[in-house]
Amino acid sequence: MSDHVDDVLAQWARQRPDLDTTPMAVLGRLSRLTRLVEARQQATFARHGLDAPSFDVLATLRRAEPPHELTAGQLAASSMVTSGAVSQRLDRLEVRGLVRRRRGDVDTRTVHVSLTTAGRAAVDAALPDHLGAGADLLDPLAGDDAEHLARLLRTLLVRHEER
Amino acid sequence: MSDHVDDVLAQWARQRPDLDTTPMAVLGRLSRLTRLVEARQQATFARHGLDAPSFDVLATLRRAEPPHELTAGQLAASSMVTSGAVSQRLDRLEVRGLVRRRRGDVDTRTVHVSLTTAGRAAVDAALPDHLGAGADLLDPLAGDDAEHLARLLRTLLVRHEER
DNA sequence: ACATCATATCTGAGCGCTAAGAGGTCTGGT
DNA sequence: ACCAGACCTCTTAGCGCTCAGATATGATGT
Repeated sequence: MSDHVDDVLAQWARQRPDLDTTPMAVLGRLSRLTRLVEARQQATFARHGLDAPSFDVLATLRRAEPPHELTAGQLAASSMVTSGAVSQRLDRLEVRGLVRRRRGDVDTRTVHVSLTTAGRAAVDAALPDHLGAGADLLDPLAGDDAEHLARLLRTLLVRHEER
Repeated sequence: MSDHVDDVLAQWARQRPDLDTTPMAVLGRLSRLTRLVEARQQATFARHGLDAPSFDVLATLRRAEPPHELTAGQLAASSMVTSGAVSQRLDRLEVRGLVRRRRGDVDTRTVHVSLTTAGRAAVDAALPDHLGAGADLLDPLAGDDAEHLARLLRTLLVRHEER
């Protein structure tokens, strides 16, 4: 069995044998696998009336200490999207009654975002399904290969998260 | 040193100790790492007047057998985007004179896309930079860890690309 | 006090994508 | 020859994102 990236590497070897395309063996698979994974996760979220950006915000709040409240800026830092994107995500969640925005009292520039009862219920309902789907996705990895994979990815992430 | 996912897992352990969040150790890192990698690649492409979707199309054509020609459908299948997205990518590339569209003669539904001289030059100019940046990204991996990582990702990809 | 600079969030234009469907063409069965 | 269904590409509305800038507030130095 071969995957798409095997084919790509074989094509490059034919057309540009002078190039060292080995980075693609990792990075090409990283990119494709992420797309496939995110498509599956989207399907899981949809079963609970959510989408990935919404779940991202709700889950970030859920795992914060009670009362499950963070500022918009903290949400942006955690989510790898811009503050503008967070504003728009919060607009959508607020309209649906899943989060609540509250203007900061000590620093009135900040906005404190917290889960409503409905928001907490939504994320708690989706979580087990999400984790179950994740376990299924990793099912092909035998033994301690999943841990091993996590460790290798972690090595790269640690490096690239230090700016 | 810890990465962002370490923090996330620790938070879940505090707020929902009943859940097994180990899938996130892999999938969370996969997602974050891909975003970081794609941001770097985007910067590389920009130095050559390209963006990721354009490079994707041009590189797919470049690694095809001479005369570096594929149908729009083949490009869509290779790229993990819809046929509509490919149509739009081709519009942009055609306007810039980097690809050429030709209506199929035996099957007039198909559109054959080929690299122009300028298109081939553009992708060949960007390629070494792209591969160099990729090698830098994987630099933290010592010994045969990169190969090992590629093998693990491949295991997952083979499974999920079936059907 | 005040000016200056930094910080926190929001706004809106523009971009590339998806989803759904339109238009045109091919294929196989009758 | 014809028709129904499959196929290929394009079109367009709507979505979430980024980028740039607007608005407002806080912090710092004099």
